[in-house]
Amino acid sequence: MSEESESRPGEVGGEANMADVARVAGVSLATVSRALRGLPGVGAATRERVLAVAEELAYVVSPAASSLSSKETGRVAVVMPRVDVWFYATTLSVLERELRAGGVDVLVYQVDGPSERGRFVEQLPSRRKVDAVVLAALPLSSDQQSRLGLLGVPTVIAGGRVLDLPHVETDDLAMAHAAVGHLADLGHRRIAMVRTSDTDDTSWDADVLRVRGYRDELASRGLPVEDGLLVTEDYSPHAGALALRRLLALPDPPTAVFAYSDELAVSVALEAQRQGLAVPGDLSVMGVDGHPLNDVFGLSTVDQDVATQAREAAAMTLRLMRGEPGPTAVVVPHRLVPRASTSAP
Amino acid sequence: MSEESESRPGEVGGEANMADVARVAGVSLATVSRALRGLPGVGAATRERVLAVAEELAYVVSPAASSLSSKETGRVAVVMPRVDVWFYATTLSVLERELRAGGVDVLVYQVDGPSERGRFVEQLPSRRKVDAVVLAALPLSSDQQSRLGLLGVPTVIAGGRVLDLPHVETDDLAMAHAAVGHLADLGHRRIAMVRTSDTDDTSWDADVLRVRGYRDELASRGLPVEDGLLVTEDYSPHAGALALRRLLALPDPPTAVFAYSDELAVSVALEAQRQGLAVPGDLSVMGVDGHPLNDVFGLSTVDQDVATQAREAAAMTLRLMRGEPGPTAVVVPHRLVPRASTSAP
DNA sequence: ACGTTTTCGGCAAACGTTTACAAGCGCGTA
DNA sequence: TACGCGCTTGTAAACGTTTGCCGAAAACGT
Repeated sequence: MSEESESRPGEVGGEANMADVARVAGVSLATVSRALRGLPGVGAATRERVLAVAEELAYVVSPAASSLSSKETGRVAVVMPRVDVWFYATTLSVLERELRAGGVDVLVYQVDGPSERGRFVEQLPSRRKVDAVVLAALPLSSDQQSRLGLLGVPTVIAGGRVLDLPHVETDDLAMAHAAVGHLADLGHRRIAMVRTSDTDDTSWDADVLRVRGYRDELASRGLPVEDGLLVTEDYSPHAGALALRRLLALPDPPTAVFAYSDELAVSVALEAQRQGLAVPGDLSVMGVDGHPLNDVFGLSTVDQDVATQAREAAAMTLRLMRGEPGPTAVVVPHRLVPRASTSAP
Repeated sequence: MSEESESRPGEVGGEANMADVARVAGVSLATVSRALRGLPGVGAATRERVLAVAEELAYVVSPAASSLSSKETGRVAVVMPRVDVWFYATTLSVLERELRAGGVDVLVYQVDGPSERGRFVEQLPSRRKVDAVVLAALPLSSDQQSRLGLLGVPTVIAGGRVLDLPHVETDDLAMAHAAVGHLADLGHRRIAMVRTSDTDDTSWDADVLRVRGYRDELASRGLPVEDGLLVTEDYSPHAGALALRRLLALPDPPTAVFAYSDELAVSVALEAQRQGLAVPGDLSVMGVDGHPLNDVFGLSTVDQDVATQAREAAAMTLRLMRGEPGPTAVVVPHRLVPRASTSAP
């Protein structure tokens, strides 16, 4: 007949415990825990009652206590250079939706540039805080990669490949082949490539592969592979414009440009128009990525289907967390999407 | 002389706990806890030793245990309709950086549209998981707002105002005045406004205010406020193009367009050029937001300084979490940025 | 009616911290 | 020399779950 038995449950102020629920429902802690999580071993009627009481008391489990006991956090870390760039924003968006649908919360970490990256793998701020980690297009040196093992949780690479970690990627080499092939098929012979410089020590796979694909495709068709036709600018919103001016200054300028990304391609195309060149009449421009604004600009591209990559990565992450079997290496197909920015020279 | 005393510490496999550190350092748990967190009451030599041992054992505290005991999570939730749109991506980017610099991790929740929003406030998935919540430009009905109280943690509104919750905002009314005023100052008399429709039941403040500012400014200058000059399209990448076509079909088309956002403005300007109109020669176009690509496009705008808003919101959040005093209502100033897309008619 | 299997539910021991409180120690002062 | 004070350190009680184990009751077969 303790006088507290009535006072606590009705309270609005203090958060209710599992103990409160147990007391009110007239069962033990263990039963409440099992009932709430839908575990077997609880009678239908009992479960009903427990759920009702929990609802009434507006009870929610303490994640801290729960994960202390169960050793699961219900969280996943998503690590990317930044979130305010189309590619990453899209990846994060899809990852968040899919992972949360899978019942886990998403922790974001922006890790930009070599020094932050160094600090990140050094300190591993997500250590012990998550059940899995998704690394989105993060170039890592091999010793950094091995340090990731310290995280002690499944790690998935989205958009790239690292060691033998589970990963989802596209075939960047093939994408470059497809893009340059498209231009060549249209009849172009002098095809330039425009890229932005790595701010990075680590060479970024996609970059290397797209350049190689560009060269290989030209070579395999017997088209000129000149150093002057491959221009690199520092990363900026005007990079494309600067690059195009350099190309136009060549004695024998190209009739088509393959840009490393759609954003770069748009910048090139805008500058071309500003210089009085018609696109695609005087200059064909081709991007890579699948940026949603391409449709507005009419930019031809090779779509790498970022959303699907992210979706696959999320699924793989959830599987690994749960110890379920499934593929740990997925290649998402790309799609050549010709639009109004490319035509015969 | 237990035989275990040597075995555990050297292990690479199992994670070390605080007890391990204490044992190796030859001190008590309490001392380790205090030493690691830099609390006073620990001798310099002892602290040194504890830190060294912790380092050597690669020890990291268990956040679960820590927060179970301390009732702090070290996490903040950022809630926004989506992360793959410039405004939100930028906000999130800055929030993440600032909050993490403040020592807390960031949990993202995308809550798009009325139904998801309803579910979110109903279930409050972040309940008990975070020390504070940042709501970024999320329209909420008043009963939804009051339910937020159940979170039991400080809640900050970034980019908008809700009840009397702490908030950071811009003066949308003044921004619209500034934009329309700029066009009027240039000599335009027929000034249109283009906006996209709310997918939402709740009327979004910024939207209402920008429209009102547009009307008021015209009225105060004695310029025509015609219904036909305010066009609304469904949200899509082509919304601006569609809107412009409708405006050009008017018997007396406008010479200037004020768009609800920069993205919309670009779409309008591109369509104008496609229709053979020179920008700004035949049509001036003005946006609002401060999109980074404006510089590339040469789009005039009223910059609402999203980064500063987010920075202020982060600072306010950290203050509230720590119970520190400070302003709980901040208005971030905007800036008129004329570029090449506006000129005399 | 009785033994045997199932089902249901309780007890209690972790999980790894934080923190109030108490204890020990060395030192300066009366 | 005894006393009190400040500083450092230890003890132990929470914090709120999960889960292995065990008993009781119910359902079943013969």
